[in-house]
Amino acid sequence: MHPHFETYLQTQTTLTANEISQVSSMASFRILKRNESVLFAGDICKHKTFVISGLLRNYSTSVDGSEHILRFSPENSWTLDVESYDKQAPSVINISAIEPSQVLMWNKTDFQNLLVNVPALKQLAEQLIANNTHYSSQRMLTTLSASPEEKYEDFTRRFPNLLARLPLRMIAAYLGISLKTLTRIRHAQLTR
Amino acid sequence: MHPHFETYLQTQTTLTANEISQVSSMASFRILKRNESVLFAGDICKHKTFVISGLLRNYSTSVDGSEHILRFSPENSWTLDVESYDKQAPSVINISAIEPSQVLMWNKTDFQNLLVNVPALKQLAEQLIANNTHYSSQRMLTTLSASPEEKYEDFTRRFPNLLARLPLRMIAAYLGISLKTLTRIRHAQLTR
DNA sequence: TATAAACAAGGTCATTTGACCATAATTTAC
DNA sequence: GTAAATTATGGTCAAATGACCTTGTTTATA
Repeated sequence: MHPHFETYLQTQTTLTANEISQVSSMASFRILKRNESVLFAGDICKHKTFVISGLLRNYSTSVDGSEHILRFSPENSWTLDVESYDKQAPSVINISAIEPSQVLMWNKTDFQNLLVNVPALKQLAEQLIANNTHYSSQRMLTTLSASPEEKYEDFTRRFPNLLARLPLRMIAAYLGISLKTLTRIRHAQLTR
Repeated sequence: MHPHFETYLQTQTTLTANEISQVSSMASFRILKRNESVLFAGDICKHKTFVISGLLRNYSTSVDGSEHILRFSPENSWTLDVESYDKQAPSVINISAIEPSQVLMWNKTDFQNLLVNVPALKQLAEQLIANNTHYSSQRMLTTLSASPEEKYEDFTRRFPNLLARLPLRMIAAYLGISLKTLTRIRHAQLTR
């Protein structure tokens, strides 16, 4: 049904072939153009999304128009606004495609049923939550303690595969520094 | 056995009296002096900790001696270094008492058994994880997008009960601003 | 209660950072 | 393939922030 996703489950989980097609069959497939959104601020996050290919971002826009990025979601990752999804309350963030992307989406009730019926899927979900928790505190610590240059170097080490796919302004919006500062850092690194 | 904690479970969960004493009986009680630690950076986090009374902080110290705070844990909250606990790997943070405190601690294997045997405890744990996840992204967004003054105001709104219990330098270390900036903000607010 | 330690606040100064603007290069979209 | 949009970079400047130091106050502890 969705061969890429089924391979993902095969390699990342212990789901049986039957369970895999059960999970896969509940998904709806969607193609996203560049800048197309799967969630708008103010709306309720009704789906979990798996990225087959492409690249998405979770971000919020301030009143002054500046953008701040909470997460990038490349191929083989999941995304949603977890607070809006959990509480079924309006979201404060947007989720949009940076590159043309292909995604699978499950609505909440379907996915909850799958979690109950497929214990190994629940295990995967818990593992993903744990990874996210671990990374969140690391990121918070870096954000609090590192200089802009250290933040950028940490980013390049952690996401080497994203570097060339992101405009610098989005890296800056993720690190919480200005584009000016980021270009200054890169300039300094060149002449070193 | 630990009446304060048992009341906490009674009011926050659906655990039966029998389950409550089961959970409670596996805890070890500990009294902490001010500045006493339950976890040192470099050590492995072997316990989950519930704070009966007092106030703890999770923090990391940089090479230059500066301190950055990841979380405060007042009475009726839980704390640990979740990454170190999950992976049983050396921690990068310290957990210490800001005030004289009383805590309960469970070691990992005991707590895992409780989670399996007491489904409502697992529910509580998942709820706490969800709360933590939600707050983490809100905090990250504030950290990325807010001015120092907005960060401080957000803190006062969110943790009014902690304000008077914390030295300003710790609030600054939590917000990622300097003590100087924080005192400037407070001074400006006075004369307004 | 006395002594030491921790803390808040203020002064000064250097510097990093961001805002604003212009330009050039690259990428996107039709 | 061409026009339009987005993007990266650099210049200039002002302002916010932090580093360092001192002082007075509060808090802990023995």
